[in-house]
Amino acid sequence: MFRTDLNKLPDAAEVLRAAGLRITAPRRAILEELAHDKTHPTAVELYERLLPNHPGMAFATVYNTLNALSRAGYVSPLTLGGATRFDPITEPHDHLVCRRCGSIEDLAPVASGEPAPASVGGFAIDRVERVFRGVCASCQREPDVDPSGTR
Amino acid sequence: MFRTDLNKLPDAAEVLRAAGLRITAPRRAILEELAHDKTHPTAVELYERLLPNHPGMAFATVYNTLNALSRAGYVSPLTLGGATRFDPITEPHDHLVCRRCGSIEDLAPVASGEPAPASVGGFAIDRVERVFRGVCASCQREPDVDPSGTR
DNA sequence: TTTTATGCAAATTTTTTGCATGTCA
DNA sequence: TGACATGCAAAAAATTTGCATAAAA
Repeated sequence: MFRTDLNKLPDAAEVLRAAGLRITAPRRAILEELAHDKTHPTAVELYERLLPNHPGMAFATVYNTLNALSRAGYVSPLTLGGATRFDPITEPHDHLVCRRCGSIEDLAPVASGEPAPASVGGFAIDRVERVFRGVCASCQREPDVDPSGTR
Repeated sequence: MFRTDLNKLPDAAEVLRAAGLRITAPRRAILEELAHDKTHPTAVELYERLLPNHPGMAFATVYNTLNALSRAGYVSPLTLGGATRFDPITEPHDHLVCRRCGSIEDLAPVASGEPAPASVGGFAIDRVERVFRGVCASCQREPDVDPSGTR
């Protein structure tokens, strides 16, 4: 899902084909919207963004498409608390989550010292997800709020 | 939340006191049930386990108590997909999640080579969560199912 | 023309809140 | 007492499914 040139966006049709899914207008729209979105939107958020330009599109279609793409490995679901978010980048990378504002940033394929173990006591590991939680630069500048730690 | 001797279970009352919460019978029961549970139960699961011995207990109480304890840092919420699960262990440790059966195993404070970065581009990191996904030993013995990758 | 997807609606599941009453400190 | 928690109920949010029609292969 990377791109080096605006004229060479990953072709939605190709992704769908590779995923073994039929190429339809709604799916292309969903995939393209997600590819341009850096905020790791939820299914509902994506749906709301698409609706204005795609009257009649059903939420179930967005939902089903995201799930199908996730299962096929062409989109990564992020479960960080709250509704499931979707990441168009499938290459392994970590995430920074701000506990104040909830913003999510991609963290470049961390120059991780240790390679993830491939197996632990018979458990075959094929994927590692890391979530770094803390406070983003922007929120650190804000005056302290709600010391109760709520949220 | 560790214990080296069964006679020295972490005292629920002490935990509640430390968390700044009032000590009540329902909360003690919730905390004790969770402390003994190795399955990382959801709020609903915990509630169902408690109900038989605590008639009249309200789900909202379980739910609110778990959230209060989470905010205070005496219980760790796990968002691995599906409903939020709760882990009585607050010491940092990783999790192994089987994509076949959904089982969750604690992974001893991994002898992680690199220490988690404390800061990345102004983002102050204070917590790292790692999820290792794969197939558990037990499921590897099962005949292959659903090659579509669903789930 | 056979299979799969869409739109629409409804059902589930999960999370959250309001409020009167009861309890802890 | 006064603040906080419980139980009960209902609401809100998020996820999932059924089905008739429409479109893709």
